[in-house]
Amino acid sequence: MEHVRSAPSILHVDLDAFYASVEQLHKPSLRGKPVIVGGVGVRGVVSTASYEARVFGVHSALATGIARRRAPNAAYLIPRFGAYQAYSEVVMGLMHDLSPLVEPLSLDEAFLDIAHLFEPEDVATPEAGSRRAREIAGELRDRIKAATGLTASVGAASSKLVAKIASDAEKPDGLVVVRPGAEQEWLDPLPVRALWGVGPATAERLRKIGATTVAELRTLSRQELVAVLGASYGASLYAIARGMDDRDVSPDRELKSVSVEDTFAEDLLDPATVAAEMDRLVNRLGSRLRKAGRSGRTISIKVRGHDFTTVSRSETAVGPTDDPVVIRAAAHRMLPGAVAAATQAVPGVRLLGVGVSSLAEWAQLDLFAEAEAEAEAEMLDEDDLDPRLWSDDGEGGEGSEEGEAHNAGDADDAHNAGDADGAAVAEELPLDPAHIATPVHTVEGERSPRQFGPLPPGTRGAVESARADRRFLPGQDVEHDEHGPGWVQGSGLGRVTVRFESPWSGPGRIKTLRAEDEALRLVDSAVVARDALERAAAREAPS
DNA sequence: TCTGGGGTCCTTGCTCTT
DNA sequence: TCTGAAGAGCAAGGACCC
Repeated sequence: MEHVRSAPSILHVDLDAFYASVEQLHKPSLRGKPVIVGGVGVRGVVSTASYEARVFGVHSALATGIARRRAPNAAYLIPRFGAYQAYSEVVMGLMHDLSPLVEPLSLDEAFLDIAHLFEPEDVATPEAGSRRAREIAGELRDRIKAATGLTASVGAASSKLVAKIASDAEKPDGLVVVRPGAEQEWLDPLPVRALWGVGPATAERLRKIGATTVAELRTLSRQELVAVLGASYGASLYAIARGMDDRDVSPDRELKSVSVEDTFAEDLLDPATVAAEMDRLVNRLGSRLRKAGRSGRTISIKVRGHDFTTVSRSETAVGPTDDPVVIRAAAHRMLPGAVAAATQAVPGVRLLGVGVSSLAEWAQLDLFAEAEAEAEAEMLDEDDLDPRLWSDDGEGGEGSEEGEAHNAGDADDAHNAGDADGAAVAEELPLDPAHIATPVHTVEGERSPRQFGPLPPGTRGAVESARADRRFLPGQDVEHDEHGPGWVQGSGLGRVTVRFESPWSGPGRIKTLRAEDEALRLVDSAVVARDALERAAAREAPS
């Protein structure tokens, strides 16, 4: 057994059911109840399920449709990234108080190097080291709980690999310290799936050669693993199975690529709509790149067909760009071929994506390429409405019945137009055609600046289209002049059901209001979260 | 009513350059 | 001048993570 450190001085901190836990904190009536955060649309998937919901067999990445069948009485909420970001910043801040070496993996997870907090006597024996690690980790957990109300599971070990697995071992609210020297003994009984990087495909291949546990994996030679998994992965799995991992905690990991994608509530069949959606994505990507101050040389697009056939195409330019005109021209050069390949068997585009990689920190001014791209973009403006361009064999188009969802003439509204209906805890609302949903204020700041971590599951499109349609989505924060703060429990035509309660109140009452009620407005979830966190800090301060 | 969105890393096959 | 080997760079796809 090899291990570089003599003390368990790497912590892996993981907030339990993070999104769902923040929702339960903010919505007192949901505490202790099954809560599912994710895409609420027809093609949504679960992002996070509270532990109460997991009892029903609901877990992340499960299709929301299946989740609704398994847990019909759970609350289904869209993610409020502004709020999660605010909580994440507080937790990351507490970790930085402890160590300058914090490596965030996502909003709710980070590695922490605490070696500098060990005195010589703490590393004299494995037992003393373990005691000290437990002490530090315990204190951090207490601080997180006091500052945010959230529970964190922490693993402490002599390597990142083992610390990560340890934090998962006693979730939720767990603290597992793996004594230096005992790593192998601790890893051996675990299923291979517990190892970082072993997913369903690898687990199946390993099963076929007789390894379902780490101990069994360790009986395989490096050559056998290389033969089955390839040189790089085979060798690294050979090392991982032996707990060999000397990676440092690295606080500044560089961003390698930026991309955006959307899955549509209904497949796109009309080439003009596909082109328009691609333009919309390119604009989104451009603004993300500019905000991040990055540009990239390689432009990639992704097309997923109705049958899930996924095709990607990429082009690498001489210099980096963040210019939507340049990106758009490249995307449109690749799009017809990619669409043809993805829809060969079954027509219909289910998902479109565009991204850049080979990032640089600035955009090289390439006037020549830009002029060329602009000229091409102009041509596309005229051409991309012609369905004949969309068939590789020139037979023309995949049909054009599609587009009912695209009636508004604004591509932004076109996707995920499906079911935005509410949390299952809401009462059934009578449909009243006289009360068509109308304008409420736009919500700002729902989208976090994402340097890392998961993104809104099948929801971004739904949120955007809801904003444009002035509809309410379950989970959104609202404020009413008369009734005060609350959140959307569900909505029907022209009506919205709100539960009036706040993170600092007791469980509140439900009221059904008219959607056009002037006194009702959406509130930025980040503001609500910061308010809740400040109140928690104020409560802590005197003691 | 099955399967989101943003990432990273790896493998394979191909082309180009030296 | 031709040819082959090796390596770099690119393109496409797959697996995995949260």
